[in-house]
Amino acid sequence: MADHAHKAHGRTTDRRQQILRVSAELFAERGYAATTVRNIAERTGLLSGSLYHHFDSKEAILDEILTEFVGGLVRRADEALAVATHDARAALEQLVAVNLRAIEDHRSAILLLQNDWALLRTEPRFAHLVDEGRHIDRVWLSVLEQGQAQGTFRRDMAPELVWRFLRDAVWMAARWYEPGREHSIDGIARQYADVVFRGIASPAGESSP
Amino acid sequence: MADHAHKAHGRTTDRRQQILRVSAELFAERGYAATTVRNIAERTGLLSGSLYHHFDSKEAILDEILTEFVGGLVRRADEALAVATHDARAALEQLVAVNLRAIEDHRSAILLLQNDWALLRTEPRFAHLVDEGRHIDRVWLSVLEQGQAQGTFRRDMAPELVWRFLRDAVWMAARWYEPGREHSIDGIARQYADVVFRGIASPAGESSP
DNA sequence: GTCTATACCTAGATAGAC
DNA sequence: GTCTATCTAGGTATAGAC
Repeated sequence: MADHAHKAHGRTTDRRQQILRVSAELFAERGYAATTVRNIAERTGLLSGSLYHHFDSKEAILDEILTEFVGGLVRRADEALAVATHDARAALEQLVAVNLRAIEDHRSAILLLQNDWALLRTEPRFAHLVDEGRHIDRVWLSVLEQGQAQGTFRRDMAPELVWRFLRDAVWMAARWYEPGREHSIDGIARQYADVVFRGIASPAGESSP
Repeated sequence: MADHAHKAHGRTTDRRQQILRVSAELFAERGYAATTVRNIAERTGLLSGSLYHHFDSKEAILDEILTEFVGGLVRRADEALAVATHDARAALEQLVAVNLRAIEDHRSAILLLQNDWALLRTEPRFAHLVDEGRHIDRVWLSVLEQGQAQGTFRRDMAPELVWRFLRDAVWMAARWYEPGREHSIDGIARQYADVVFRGIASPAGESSP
């Protein structure tokens, strides 16, 4: 492991990480196409040519940012899915929490993904993102369907619509959420879950098929 | 009215409209920055130079698309607001419906607005969009608050969160909705409203303060 | 690992013939 | 109203000195 110039003793890769962080911020702020390699270099404290010592191209930077982030999302979605077999409601709460917490840790990546999705979805290089996205979608759906099968969620709700409804609302929170603000991530998660659960939970009794 | 080359007898402005339509599509597909004036010209069936007979710049095209669309949104939001004084629930339904219907008629403009919002919000030329957006936000909030005051909506829900929740979910539907598909616009509207109403409606009795 | 210098290309935009 | 031709600025990326 460790492809080439990675961690010799302490941290040779500081610059790489710094470039990735700065790039993610800029891509999120202005969009990928509107961000120039000179912008990236400037905010990193370099000249544009120096970037190419660390990365092959501007696109390679984008690739590394997204691949790493989405990989983590998939892993945590699968963890939530495992919970669903015995407690669909807990699994759904976990999915919401996972996504909201990603806003704190990888806000730039989320915004970037949203803003430039139109481009990314068509580029062959980023086809894997589409696949991983679909995988996560199936996890949401599966959790909702298992909840119906278990009698936890109402049978007259359309899982594909409730899934999109929740996912979209959670995902969009990245656009307006700011750390030290009125509502905390957990506060938002609780309220969102609350609204939806009271909406899709079975009327009270009638458990099991 | 009619600034310069507008409607003489029949339709002198066909080309203008065509360019606006084509541009909106392309901007929505790839983003504003990644779309070139040559792309626009090609799909219109012109050469790039010819565009400048109809518009001053690429930015002017963008401006006209957005200004027109957002103006319409504001108007219809205000109409919904008028309903809220005597029926908050109906007003909320109307807000949802207005936004979902915009997906059918102006899908490109919505996607464009979402994808390039990061850019638009900072450009002085588009500052009015930020203002109009805030205006619409206040309408949503006002409807929810009036609903609480009327006893239609629960007092323990946070209007700012429910507002964002609903608005974001509705807004994002533009990303996946396709006309001749499984769910119609009205079907989506009904389901969304259903989930949220059962979530935020008062427990049954206890009307009025 | 970074800088200097620069190649090469494509972008938005213009001028004037038709 | 459209095309031909072209300008200029700025984009990504490279080569080689330091």
